[in-house]
Amino acid sequence: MRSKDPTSSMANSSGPLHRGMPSNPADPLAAPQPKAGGIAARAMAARQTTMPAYMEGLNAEQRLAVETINGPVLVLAGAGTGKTRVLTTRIAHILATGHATPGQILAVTFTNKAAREMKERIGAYIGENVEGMAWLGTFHAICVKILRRHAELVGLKSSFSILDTDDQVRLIKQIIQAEGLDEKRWTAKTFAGLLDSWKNRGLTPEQISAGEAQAFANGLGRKLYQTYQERLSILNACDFGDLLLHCITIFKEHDDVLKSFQSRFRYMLVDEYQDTNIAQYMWLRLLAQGNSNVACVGDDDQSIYGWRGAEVDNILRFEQDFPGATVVRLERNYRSTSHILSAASHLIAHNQGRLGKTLFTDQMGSEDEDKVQVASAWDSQEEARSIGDEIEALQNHGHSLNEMAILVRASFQMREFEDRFVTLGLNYRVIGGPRFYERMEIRDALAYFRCVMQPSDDLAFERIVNTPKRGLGEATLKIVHAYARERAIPLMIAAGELVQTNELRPKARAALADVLGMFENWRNQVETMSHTELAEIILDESGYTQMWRQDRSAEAPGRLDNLKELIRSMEEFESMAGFLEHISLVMDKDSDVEEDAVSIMTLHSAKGLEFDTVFLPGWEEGVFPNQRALDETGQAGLEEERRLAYVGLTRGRKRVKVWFTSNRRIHGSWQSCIPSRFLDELPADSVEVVEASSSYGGYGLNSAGGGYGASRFDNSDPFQSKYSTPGWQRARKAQASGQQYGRMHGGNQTRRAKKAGPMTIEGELVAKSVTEVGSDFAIGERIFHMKFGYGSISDIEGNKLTVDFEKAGQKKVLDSFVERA
DNA sequence: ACTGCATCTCTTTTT
DNA sequence: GAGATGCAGT
Repeated sequence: MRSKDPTSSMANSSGPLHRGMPSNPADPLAAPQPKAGGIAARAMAARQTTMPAYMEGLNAEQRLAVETINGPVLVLAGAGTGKTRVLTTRIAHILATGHATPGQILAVTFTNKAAREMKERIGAYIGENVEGMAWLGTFHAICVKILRRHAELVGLKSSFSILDTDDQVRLIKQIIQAEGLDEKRWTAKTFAGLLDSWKNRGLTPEQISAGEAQAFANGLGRKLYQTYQERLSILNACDFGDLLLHCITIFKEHDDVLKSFQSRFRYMLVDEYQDTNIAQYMWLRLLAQGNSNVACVGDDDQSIYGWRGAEVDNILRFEQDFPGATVVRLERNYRSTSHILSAASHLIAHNQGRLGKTLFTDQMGSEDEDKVQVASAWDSQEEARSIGDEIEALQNHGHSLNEMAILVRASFQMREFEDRFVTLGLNYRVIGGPRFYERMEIRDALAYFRCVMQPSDDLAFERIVNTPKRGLGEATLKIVHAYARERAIPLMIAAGELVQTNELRPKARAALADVLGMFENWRNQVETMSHTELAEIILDESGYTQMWRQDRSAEAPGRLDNLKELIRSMEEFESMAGFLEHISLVMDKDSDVEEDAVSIMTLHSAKGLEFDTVFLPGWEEGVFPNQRALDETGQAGLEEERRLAYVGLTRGRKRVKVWFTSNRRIHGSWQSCIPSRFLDELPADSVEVVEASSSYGGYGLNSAGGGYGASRFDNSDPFQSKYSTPGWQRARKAQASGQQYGRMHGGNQTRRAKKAGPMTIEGELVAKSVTEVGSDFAIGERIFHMKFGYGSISDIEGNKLTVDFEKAGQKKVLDSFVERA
């Protein structure tokens, strides 16, 4: 029942277009909101007379998502359904209709890349005005902006610096050492992970639970967290987590500041909402309390970052969190063939706790469309060889390498492909991996720059005092440290005072004085010299470039090139300070040259991309789904792995080929592999099992039978298909023995999965049908199924529908695969 | 302060 | 089986 309280912030917040609350039928004034994607909504969208140019080509749902600008909106955008298009058009629409100026729109993304793309695309609609969109950026970038204005409210100076993970770990290490803890038992890395998870959940030292505080170093967790924060405060620095956390603190403690941002941001948009963590959610909630014009776009089925704090729950709970929310589902896929979509949809249907979407396409399965192929290989070498051959064959048929990608679960799988492609002379590029600004030489150079610009940057100073070697070893540094800590002054200042005394050995004293003199010198030139010139001088005079020039190792020349590249990339910035600010938030650099090459990357980094041809190697139990994910997070882990598989499949436009091998070397020793359970979850009629290209036939993929309508979800003959992989056989056996797989899913069965071998998830569907509230379809209802067409429901069993199809006859189908006609 | 040997670990990644 | 890290020895 809806609240009738007129003071409810939600009710008041809506603009002129419609009320944000669900209506009471008894109240004639409150018209019901059109159900997203419902007939009324479509009709409304269709009736549009004159359409602004930017709206052209949008389908009804997309248009609804664009035009519903007031009140909370959740856009559930399946893979390839035009998500970015909706987001950018929505902004264009808000601006074009005069609801806000560019500076009044808050648009948040996760990555810099996404922010950049969004900016570009909005620029295409509104031209120069994009520059006015000061609040388009990543969560972190926007938080920095807010924090620079109000730093003093959390005990920082506006000039605070931002630590990256490396600095963070080194700082923690010092704290753990100072505490006299066993560094082996309680590693800095572990604590960094803990800190991260606390900050992801928006927890300050006081707020962490006793249990969690207890878990690290015999209950020192809380204290270490506190000390760490104190140290940051002295360093006038914060880590990535703090950017959000400090903002939240400010918002909570200073109502006037919060209010001012609330009224500034008239419209808010969040991209990839399924990836938000609790802190980001809290941040957003605080801002959205003013007016609830918040639009979140995401896809619960593509939530693959749970392990780094993303809360799928945020998107699943959206309607409760933002009452009266309009939910729009984008399910019309413009990317992939119907076979690919069918494969992806069937697979993901094995997950529970979804908001439920089914992708469909208009380009209905024409004959020349390839089915999703499944192939096997003896080992990973053969896998790489076969895929290499296929890529060459495609290339010979005029396909561009840029349109092909190999998506792996873990980066160790990449090597085999690289090796193979090198011998073939096939152009490839690895996406992901160590990034430019994370390379040692770049970080060293940056540390020099940071010390020049910010003498209090202790971490930078420590990094380079003795790089190149100057005879300033541990002993000297210890003295400087002690001196600095005693007086609570930065290391550089301490060093400056110490060289005036006799406390240091003459050699060290001279070396230290020398270093400090150089910095003094450079600092004097900041104002008078271009920052690129100064940068060169710094690297030169410090002896840093010299150090690499003398280095005879294989990497040295590359490192020198990188340093040159660093200087070159600085040219785009106005000043050294501006450059440093940029890279503290943007750790990656656009790669410039784009020659024709196959892409090799992890499934995670493939999110958001698309290719004509996608190869998915390594679908074996233990690899994918990853054993560790299964062991550590059980059912939730399995489901995240499945979403990852879903992401992989939906990257392909025309061709997707999945591979598994019989043997693989893991941690040095050979293991024989069992095909991934995910293979069993693909629909037989959209999948083609292809003959192994060479000798081994261990898994005997004989191709007989199968065909139209032989989905395992049919009642006819669920396992009588051309598959005879062990997974399928197990599932079949279980079925024959009448085993209730569904039961197994209730308890603590995930643990036993390891020993008993992979279980099929087949039973989950059964489990679902008994436990779930049941389908919201009714007997007699007319529905549409993307494979079988129109029909009417003759029986309902949980989420399984018996449907009399007009063309295909009676079939049993899952309710998630049909929509109301 | 540097080098060599032993030991440990071994998903995914952005900011 | 490799790569990183840490410790002991010079």
